[in-house]
Parts: sequence; structure tokens; C-alpha cells
Amino acid sequence: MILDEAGPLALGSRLRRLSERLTEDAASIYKAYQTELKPKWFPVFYVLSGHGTMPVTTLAAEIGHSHPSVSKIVREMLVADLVKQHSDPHDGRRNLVGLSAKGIDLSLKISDQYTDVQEALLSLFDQTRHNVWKALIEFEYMLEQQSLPERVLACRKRRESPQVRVIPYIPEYRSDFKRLNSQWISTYFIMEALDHQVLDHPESYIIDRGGHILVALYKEQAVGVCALIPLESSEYDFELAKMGVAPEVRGLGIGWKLGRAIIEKAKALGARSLYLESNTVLEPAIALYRKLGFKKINGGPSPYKRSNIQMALTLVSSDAPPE
Amino acid sequence: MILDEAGPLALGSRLRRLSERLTEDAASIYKAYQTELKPKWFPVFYVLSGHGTMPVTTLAAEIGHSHPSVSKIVREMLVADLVKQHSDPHDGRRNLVGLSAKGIDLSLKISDQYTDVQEALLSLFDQTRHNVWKALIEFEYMLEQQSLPERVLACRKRRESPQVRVIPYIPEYRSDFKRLNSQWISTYFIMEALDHQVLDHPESYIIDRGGHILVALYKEQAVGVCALIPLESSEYDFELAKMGVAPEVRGLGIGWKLGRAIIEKAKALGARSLYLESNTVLEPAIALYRKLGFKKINGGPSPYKRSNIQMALTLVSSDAPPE
DNA sequence: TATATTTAGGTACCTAGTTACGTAAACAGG
DNA sequence: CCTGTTTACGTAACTAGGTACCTAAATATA
Repeated sequence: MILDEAGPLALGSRLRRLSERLTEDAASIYKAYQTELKPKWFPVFYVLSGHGTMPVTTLAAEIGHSHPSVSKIVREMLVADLVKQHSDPHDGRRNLVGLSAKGIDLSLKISDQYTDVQEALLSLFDQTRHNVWKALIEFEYMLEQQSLPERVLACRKRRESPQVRVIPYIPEYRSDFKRLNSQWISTYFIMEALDHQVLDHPESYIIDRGGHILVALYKEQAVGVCALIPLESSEYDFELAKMGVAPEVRGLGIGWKLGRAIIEKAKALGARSLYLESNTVLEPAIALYRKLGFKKINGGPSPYKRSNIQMALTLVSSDAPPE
Repeated sequence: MILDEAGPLALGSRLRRLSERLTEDAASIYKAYQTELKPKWFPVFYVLSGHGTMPVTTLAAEIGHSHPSVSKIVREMLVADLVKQHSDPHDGRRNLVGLSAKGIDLSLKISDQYTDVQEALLSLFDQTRHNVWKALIEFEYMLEQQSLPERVLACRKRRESPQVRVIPYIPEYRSDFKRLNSQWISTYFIMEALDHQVLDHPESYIIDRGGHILVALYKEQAVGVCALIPLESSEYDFELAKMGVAPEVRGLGIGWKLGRAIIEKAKALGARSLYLESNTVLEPAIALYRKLGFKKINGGPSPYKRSNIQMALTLVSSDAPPE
């Protein structure tokens, strides 16, 4: 089978195949023991036989299915006369499900089958060098600690990090500056008049007024931008603004690199404090600002409608966040 | 989760849950890499990107799916313009499927993603005491050697074997003798007149003519029977006939115990050869007779219509099959 | 060479799960 | 106490696979 060459890349496919196989095997084992139980009923049956009566959603949580799935299974088992249900007298929404007399009878008769299956599996595990059962439990535990997408992203970051550079703005990047900002603005909000002015004329609105723009390059393409705008008549020296990272490279730490670089730039310019405005729907951005050392403040009114949170950073070189 | 108390009994459920989780994770990884590939397309895509063009059924075999599944996946990928198909000029039935230009392009761009996923998985495996990937491969290999139902049956056999006894027939078992034989006869054939006579009157047709019947008891219930009928004007001394085992206890070695006991009985009676008639559709029975030492012969005509195979066993005490 | 069998692969429908959504009961806040 | 929100859970529709069955082409056989 060519697919096997894919190795762990095909882990999902392999697991699916194996679980299907085991379901078939389970069906034939039930048949051999004359147990009138479908494999898909087993989780519900098992939980009910050990723990009496419970509502559908609790059952669903206890077996790790969605509640409609349990609802369907219960309906099928009702037809097979294995369970009975009645509504909870204390809570009319609840449908309490429990084993019927026939179900209890089956739960007693099935113990021999459990014993044999358990023994067969345990002796199978004993004959292997790598214990699947323990491996599965451990693997699920590891995924709980950090999900697979997170782990993969971490690998990508490590691999691609050297290909990311942060450089000062030159007019060549004007269209990128606009593109990378209008992308997120128009996704979550609507472009305001001031946006168009600043993004169309960064030189006159930012650079010429003593501000700075940094551009992040990935494989020599501009994928992130960030501006430092001097503030007048404010307790803060500069505003960190117009930060945007292309969606396809998010998660690679480009925002962090831009932020760190712009803070260094501010320090080099002698700034003692930075200010920024954002919106709480931009959760990853807020998290980044916090990680960069910004703290929430209550400042004055903003020229942008979308602003609903203001943050500030005091630049004392000794307590800068670690790289 | 209460279901976790079931331990390995819930192996199937656990595998299903994990494979569903990985499929979701895969989808989000594809999204992060802007790869326009559904997780379910991966097996087909992977095989095609490595091995050019191939017909649908070959693809199905290479990824371990049914051909309708591949047919559907190919249709979806066709809409996404990832594959192209054309019928084989040498064989009009075949639908040759290969990657399109866009598909080939994707197969080049996806290699970074493969690298990261592979690295993430391998480093995850390295951090565990029990390697899931190796465990899965080994587990599947073990199941190929002997299926789970077979292993469970073996456990059941070992557990229940002490509860099986073979005893000589007494008239109390007349109805069991009839029930256990008519069960298999009417399942595969139809009851003939001679069947009714022998099964209704075993004393006069078998015992009184010098024959013998043995009964297998399981938990004190009659679950198997077997008769030894003296043959006249034949080169064989006795016929082994009317062997029947209740379907719910098949696989526990009851047929073997009955067969061994009846052979011992024949030896004790001084027989030097046994004969039997059967039908090749009764595969487990034929296999049992062979295991007991019977060999196929070409004898004369049979009184039973259902007979299409005849077997014989020469009883030389020295070369009896081992217990 | 005609006919029977096998093979490739499409369509229809089944299965075991899901998400989305609606309704009614319970609960919480003014 | 009323009203808005949450919760329980049923129904509907979707998804990713499967089996059953059909047709047409290729192959084997009489």
C-alpha cells in the first residue's frame, strides 16, 4: 500500500482504518456471544450499567459524544427494550435514561464476554513491544497539553524564523503598507476617512512628522508592517499604530518581531512611553501587546470609532521584556 | 468520563474519538498553511503525487478505501481542479486519475507542511514513553496474524472448557438429540424421511443395533451430540453420524471433544475404521473431520440426498492424532 | 465465434457520527 | 414578577465512510 510510505503523516487515516476494523470485530464478538448489542450502543450501555439513571446530556459528556448522537442511540436501544426513560420530576427538560429489566439482565450476562475481551486484549498487549493502550492514553494526554496544530506551528516558526527580517520603510512598500492594514481593518471594521489618508500618504502623515514605519519581509515579500507616530500634547511620546501581519503568515512570531523592533526604535529615539489603541475583538493583537509589555489604561477620546481599548508601555530600558 | 473506566474494552471508541480529533486538527493545519486540501483528500493526493496516474480501483487499494469512496473524492478534487481524469486507451473501463497542473503545483508547495507535521509528530513521539506510531503498526500486525474475535474466542474456550463434559446418551436427551441435529439440517438442507425416523427413535435405530450416542454438556445443558452407527456389509466398521453442536457454543471445541470421544469409543469397541458422509458447504465440520484424522474417499451411494463427500478414518492406535 | 465470467467503476442508499437550529423549562437580574 | 439568558434535548440536514447493485468492457471458455 503506497499510502504506508507517508508514515506518521497518515496517522489519522491509519487510526480511522483501525477503529473501523475494531468496530467490525466488536460486532462479530457480540454475535458469537449472542449479545443483542450493537457496537455503537456499548458506551451508553456501559455507562448506564455502572451508574444507574442519568439525563441525555450527562450521558453524552460521559461517553464523549454529542448529545444528538446519544439521543439517537437511546431511541434505538428503546426499540430493543434495553433502556427506559422518564422525565425528571424536578426538571421537566431532563430525560432520565436507565437500563430496563432486560438491559439489567444483559448487563449481568455480559460480564463473561467482558472478561474474555479484556483478557484477549491484555495478552495481546503483553505480546507487543509497544503497548497501544498505554501509547494512546499518553498520546491523548500530550495532545491535551499542546494541540497538534500548535506543535506544527512551532516547528514552522522555528524553520521559517531565519527567513523573516524587519527593515525600515521605503516608499517602495507604500502599497504593501496599505494592503496589510486595510486587510484587517475591513475584515473586522470598516475603513474610516483617516485610515485612507494615513494609508495612502504614509510619508506625509507619519515619516515627515518624525514618525517611523518598519516592514517585515518573509522570503523577501512584505508580510507585516508597523508604525510609530509621534504624539503631541499627550503624556505619551509615541503611538504604536497601523500594525498589520498577512493572514497566511500569522503565528510565525512576525508581530512579535515587529513589536520588539518598533520598541527598540522608540528607545533609540529617546522615548520614555508608548501608547496604542485597539479593539478587544482583535484578541491575538491584544495578547501580543500584553506580551510586549503594554498595560491597559483609560485615556481620552480616540479619532477612530473602532477603538475600545487603550494601552501604554513605559520604556525603562532595565525592565524591558526578555527577547 | 465514566467510559474511561471501561479501559481497553472501549478501545474502539477511544480510537474513533482520537481519529476524529486528528482529522479536525489536520483541517486546521491545512488552513494555517493555506493548503486548499480537505483532510479526506490527503490519501488520494499523496498517492497521486508520488506515483503518477492510476485507475480508481488501484487508488482505492493503495489507500485502503472502497472504490466508491475514491470515486467520490476524485469527483470533489476534480471540482477543485486538483486532478484530471481520462479513460485508458487500452482498456475502456478504466478511469485514469492523475494530478492536474494545479495539483502538481500544490504537491510542490506542500512539502514544507509535510516537513513540519512530520517533525512535530516525531518529536511528540520522542517525548512519550510509549510510541503510538510503532504501537499502532505492531498492533495491526498482530491482528493480521490472528484477529481479535479469534483471540477472544480462544480466551472463552480456555475459560469454559472445564464446564464441558461428554457423557453417554440416556433417553432423557432424546429431544436434545433431535433438536441439535434438526437445527443444522434444516438450516442448510431439508429434513429427509430417514432423518425423522432416526432422530425420533434413536434407541431403536442406533442403540439397539449396537450403536452409541454421546452427549456434550455445557453448564449441565445438552449442547452437542454425536452418533456411532455400526455398518453392515461395508469395508468400514462404524459410521460417525448425526453430529450437531448448538450455534451459540460453536468455536469452544465441543465438536472436537465429541469427535475424540466417539473415536475412543469406537476403538474400545474394537473398530478398525470409521466412515462418514457430509456436505462440503459445512466447511467447519469438514475441517473438524480432517483435524480428527478423516480423509476424503470415494465410496458408494448414500441414503441421504445432502451427502456430497465421504470420509474415512483408519483406527491404528499408534498413529492417532494427538489430544 | 458466441457466450459466460470477471473486472472497472458509477449510482443509490445505508450508517455512525456531526453541527445547526428550534422549543420549552429553569434560572437570574432588574 | 416579568423578562432575558441559559440549559436540555429533539429534529433536520450534513459528512465521511461503507455495501449493494448495475452497466459496460475485457477476458476466458465452450
